[in-house]
Amino acid sequence: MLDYEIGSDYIKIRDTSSFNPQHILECGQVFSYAKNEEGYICFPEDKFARILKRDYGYLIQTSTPQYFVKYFDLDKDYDLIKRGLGRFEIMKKPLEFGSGIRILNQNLFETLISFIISANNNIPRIKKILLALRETLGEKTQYGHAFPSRERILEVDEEFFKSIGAGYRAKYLVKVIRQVDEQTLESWRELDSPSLSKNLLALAGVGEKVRDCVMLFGYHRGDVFPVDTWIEKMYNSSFSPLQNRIKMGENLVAMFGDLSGYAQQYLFFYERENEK
DNA sequence: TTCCAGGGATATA
DNA sequence: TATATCCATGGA
Repeated sequence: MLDYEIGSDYIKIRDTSSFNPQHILECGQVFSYAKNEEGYICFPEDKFARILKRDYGYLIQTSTPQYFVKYFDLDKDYDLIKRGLGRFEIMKKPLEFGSGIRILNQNLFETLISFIISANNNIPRIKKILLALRETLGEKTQYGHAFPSRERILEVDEEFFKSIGAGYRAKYLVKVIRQVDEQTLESWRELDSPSLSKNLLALAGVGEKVRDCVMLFGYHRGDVFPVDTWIEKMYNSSFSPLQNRIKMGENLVAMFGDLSGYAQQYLFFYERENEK
C-alpha cells in the first residue's frame, strides 16, 4: 500500500514505486492537466493541485487534499495489481515502463463529455478543445476556469461546439447534454457492468470505445478493456490478428478479468510513448 | 498531398 | 450480424 502524509494544504508521497505524475497524467486517461517548468498542474472539476518533484518524492500542493487522495486513488494497493498482471509475459515491460501509473477517480460528467470529444481525435487537440470549453463556459476560479456545469452547457448550441473545434462531434454533445444530468450518471454507480454498459451505449456519441473509457476512467470498472487505434496495433502484433475491435476487447477481458482496465493503461502508455 | 488521431452513426446487404 | 462510408480538424 502507498504511504503518504496528508496536511491541510498538501500531500507528501515518499514511496514513488507506484506513483509517478508523468505516468499517471500522460497515460491517456485525463485531459485536464498541464506541464510546466515546476512539474504538473491538475485541474479536474473546479479543483486545483500542483505536483512538484522533491528529493524525498513528490509534493502535491492543494487546498483540497482529501479530494486528491481520492482522485489519485492513493488508498488502492497497486503493488497487488502489478503482481497480478506480472504473471502475463506481455505485461512485463509495460509494467516496468509505467510503474507509477494509477487510475484516477474522475468526475463522471466531465469524463463523459471529454471522451465523446476524444472520438477519432488526437490527445493534443482533445486537450485544446476541452480547455476552450472551460475558458468560455466554466466559472472562473482562483487558478483558472472550472469545468462547466450541465446547466451552463445547455445554453449553447451546435455552432458553439464547432467554434471550439469539436467538429462533427458538436451534434453529439448538444444531444447528450439533453439526455443525462450529473445526478443520473451518479445514480448509475450502483448498476452492474452490463446494465451500466447498456445505459451508456444509449447516449449520443457513445459507442463501445467511449463506453469503455467512461466505465474505466469515470466509474473505475476494472472489467473493461478500451480498444483504440494503439491497442489495436498492439493486439495485432501480439496475437492472431483480428479486424473487429469489439472481439479484441472481449478476448482481452477474458484474459485479464477484473484487472483488464489496469492492464490496458500500462499497455497503452507503453505503446504510445515508444511510438513517439 | 495524404495519413492519422483513445470512433460513432448510418445505410446497406 | 457484418461491412462500407461519412464525418471536422490540424499536425506529421
